[in-house]
Amino acid sequence: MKSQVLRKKRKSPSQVTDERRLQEGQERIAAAALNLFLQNGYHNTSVREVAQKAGLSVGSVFNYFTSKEEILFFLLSSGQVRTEAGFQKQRAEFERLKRDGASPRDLFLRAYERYASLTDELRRNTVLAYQETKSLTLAERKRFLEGEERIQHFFEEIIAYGIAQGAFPAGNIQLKAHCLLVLAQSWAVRHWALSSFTKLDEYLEPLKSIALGILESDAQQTPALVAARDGKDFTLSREMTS
Amino acid sequence: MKSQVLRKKRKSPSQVTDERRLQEGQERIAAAALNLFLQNGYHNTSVREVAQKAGLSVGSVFNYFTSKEEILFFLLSSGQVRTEAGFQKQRAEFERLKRDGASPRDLFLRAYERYASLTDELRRNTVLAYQETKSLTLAERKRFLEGEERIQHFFEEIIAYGIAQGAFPAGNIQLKAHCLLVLAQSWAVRHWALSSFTKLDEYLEPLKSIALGILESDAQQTPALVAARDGKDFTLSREMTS
DNA sequence: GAGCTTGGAATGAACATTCACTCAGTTTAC
DNA sequence: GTAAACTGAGTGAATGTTCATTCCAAGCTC
Repeated sequence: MKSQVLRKKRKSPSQVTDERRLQEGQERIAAAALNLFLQNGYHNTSVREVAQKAGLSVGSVFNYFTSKEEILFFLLSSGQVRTEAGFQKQRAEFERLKRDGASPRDLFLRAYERYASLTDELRRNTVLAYQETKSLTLAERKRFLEGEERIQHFFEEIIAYGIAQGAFPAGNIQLKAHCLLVLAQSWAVRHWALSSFTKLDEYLEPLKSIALGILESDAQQTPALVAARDGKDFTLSREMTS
Repeated sequence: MKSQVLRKKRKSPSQVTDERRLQEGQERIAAAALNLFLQNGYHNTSVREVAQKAGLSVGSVFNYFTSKEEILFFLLSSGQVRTEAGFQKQRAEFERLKRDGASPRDLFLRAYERYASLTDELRRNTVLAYQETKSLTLAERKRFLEGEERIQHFFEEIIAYGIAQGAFPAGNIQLKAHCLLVLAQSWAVRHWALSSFTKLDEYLEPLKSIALGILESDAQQTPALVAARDGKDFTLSREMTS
């Protein structure tokens, strides 16, 4: 049983001070760690192995990270940071295209493509995320899932816009956004079952028509559900700790 | 680096011999372990805790299982065994209904409902499976994924039958089966994002119409594509630099 | 340029802890 | 009485983390 408590407080006097060197070292160590974590899992990988793979000694690793867990968090959140950065741009484009009167269908496809190619780039991080969130601190985990939610909200917005424009039939928005995300992520998470697709594009093409099918399906809004959507923070954290 | 080696044969002289007692004990321990594994993860759960939760001493646990890992394997494969057992019945029913001339649509819906309710029952095992397969031996892992494949094949068969009957348009069968499974599993794996659905049925109803949409989509043709890429394109510039 | 100084970075043996697993002895059930 | 089942302190191996020491390149003095 772990002491899910206090973070960092780098106490060691011999830290790496040069900012540039620090970043490079972290990247190098993290890259080595990602390979090993994916191959053997976080807990079956020792810091010694990481150090060796990165071409460093054990001690040096702790000059760049204060703990093993910090390496994991670095990997997970750097993936997310990049996804969200991509989405910042995406959101801007979304608003612009909307003003230019692009069809909701095109708006959606554009965003979905972008999202899929992001998860493809970060495929390895995504898989790690699915497997190892349990190894994070509660606070870190929460922060992580909130990022995921933000992305889902973005798609819910797009769908809602399409419905308002009369381009898609009304339906359960939350459900549809969920399905869309899951299908995109499955390219990373269940990649072994998609062996016949060698490149993302091969998968993405047919996936897009499936996605459009989902948007156009009449998956009814179940009336009882709408109310339950507020108080999100509460339900989220409760679910996460169970 | 862990010893990904072969299982050891039960050497301890004091095993539980009575078959019935053995099974009951295993179930009891496994149930306790499942809770703990889900709450804290496999590696953060000690055998002591499992023993305590099951109301036994550490030593006794090792009378029922030869190793901690065996408990994990028991949990994962018992989930799968039950799924496959359910499918044996399902297959029989499938053949029978086919002979009786049921429509492919109904055949599919029946199987899909069955599968979804199985994953619901075994939701916890499924989640564990996603998170902890890495902790299994290579051989065990392989065996596990093969089971998953068999299930996917079953759905591929159903789809193929529907296409042969002219009920569904031709399309990428493997892809569609994959999507259907992923969406059903997401009820378990990404349950936190479906907070507004309290019971499987609420989720299953709209999911079924989405599923039918997938079957009826023409997932081979690429939908007419969209907006020109602007110069700021994120993925583009990345491609150019790498 | 040769020697000396300095301090950031690298090192890996040592430490402390955790944990899966064992086994000699005890309890339980018949 | 005895065999099956249970017990839990003990064991050894593995692991995350530390820190006293070493290394080395750049500066400084003469």
